[in-house]
Amino acid sequence: MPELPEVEHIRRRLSDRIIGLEITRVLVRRADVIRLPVPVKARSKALLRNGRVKMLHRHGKKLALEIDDGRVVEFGLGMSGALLLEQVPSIPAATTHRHVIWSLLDPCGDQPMRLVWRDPRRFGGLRPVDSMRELRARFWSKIGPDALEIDEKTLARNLNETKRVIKTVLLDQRVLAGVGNIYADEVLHAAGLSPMRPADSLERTEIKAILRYLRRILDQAIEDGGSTIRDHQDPDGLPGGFQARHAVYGRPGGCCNRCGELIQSEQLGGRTTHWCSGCQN
DNA sequence: TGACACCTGGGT
DNA sequence: ACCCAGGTGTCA
Repeated sequence: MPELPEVEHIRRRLSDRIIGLEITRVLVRRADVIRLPVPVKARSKALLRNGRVKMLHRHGKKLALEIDDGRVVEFGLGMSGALLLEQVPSIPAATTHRHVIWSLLDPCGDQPMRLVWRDPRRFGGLRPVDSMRELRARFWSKIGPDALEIDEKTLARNLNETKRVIKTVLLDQRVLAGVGNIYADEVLHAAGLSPMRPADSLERTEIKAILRYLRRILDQAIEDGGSTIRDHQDPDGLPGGFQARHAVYGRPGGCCNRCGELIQSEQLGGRTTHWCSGCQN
């Protein structure tokens, strides 16, 4: 489900609401969503029980929750993962697939809350680690620079060293982290580049265009709370709004807002790809 | 580097 | 009944 803008929106929303709260209980209802082996005995500690929420981090599509003593849980949202924040008591909108539930309390002890990891398809997962340092060294260093931070030189180097088509390369998290199927298609349309172009054929000015629109589109999408095609919802259960601004994604057969040609849709490297044959070269 | 697998659910 | 979905890991 979520690409960089959805994850960043979730990070901001959660940061506003749970920093400083204490985690008093952790309930694991499906242990197999934990993606690092943790002995049952150590599980609730690894999942941050008795910690105070210090900070939320993001790299690409990964989200991490850090508590005061340094312990961290990383969340990979996969296709359908969601972090929901609920008052206690309340009647949850979604009652199924709630795999992990954290009980949160503010320092005054009033207003109890619940943070819920929900993931119907279970492509996502949780990774408990001892520190941000460990998370960065063992995991985040294996994927590329964050899409909002990558510089032109690095992007150019990463693109020019492969013959694969640009659409596929933008989805490769080792090249840059955070772009998925929606934003790859949107960025290529904005930049006027065909998704089938071999990455190593791109001129410097074309790479500059990719970078410019990458930043512009991701920023705009974050502002709009991300795109909700079907599942994406933020911690308050709210959908994003950026789907209303999609130029190509999800609009096959529609007409291009720039040149009026029909928008095409075809499988490319196993993913449905949307583009305009009139103005993307 | 691509095909397939992993899951559930919604739309046709 | 079948196809499709915002992701990613493994296999030949």
